[in-house]
Amino acid sequence: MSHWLLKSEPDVYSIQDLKRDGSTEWEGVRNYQARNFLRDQIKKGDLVFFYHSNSEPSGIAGIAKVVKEGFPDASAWNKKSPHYDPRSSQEKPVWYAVQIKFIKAFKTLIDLQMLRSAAELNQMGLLKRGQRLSVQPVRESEWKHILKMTA
DNA sequence: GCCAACGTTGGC
DNA sequence: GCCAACGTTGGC
Repeated sequence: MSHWLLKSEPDVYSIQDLKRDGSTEWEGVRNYQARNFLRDQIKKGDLVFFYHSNSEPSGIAGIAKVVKEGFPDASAWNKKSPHYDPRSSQEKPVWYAVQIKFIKAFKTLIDLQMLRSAAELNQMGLLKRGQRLSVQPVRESEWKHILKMTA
């Protein structure tokens, strides 16, 4: 099993929204590197950190589980969607999504400052300057360390 | 709201 | 294929 980190702006969709909905399609990713993770590497049963970006503060807000792996992102061929992309079609999809379900919301968010202060996490893409990928792999050791920080 | 970093677009 | 211009991300 692999671990991942998914970024969302809580103003748009937060961990509380996921708790309310139970599960959701993680769609709208329009970056090829992130697309490749969604399409090729994220598997059913994988666990993901749900990260709140562009937030006060930003940080890891909870955990979700992948319940359906890589499938074509239908929002790409929905003209009314803000993520509409005419290059993608049902016959030749360009973008992919996964479905995730709510597992837990942390009592207190693990904010960026806390993450940065942990030497064990300094290899995380999330903490690297200029790293903007909205879907990132998380190493096993990092996953465990972050879980300890929630205790 | 600012702006650095990065990805994409399009003229040449 | 280069690269300037532009748009987006996301911390601060």
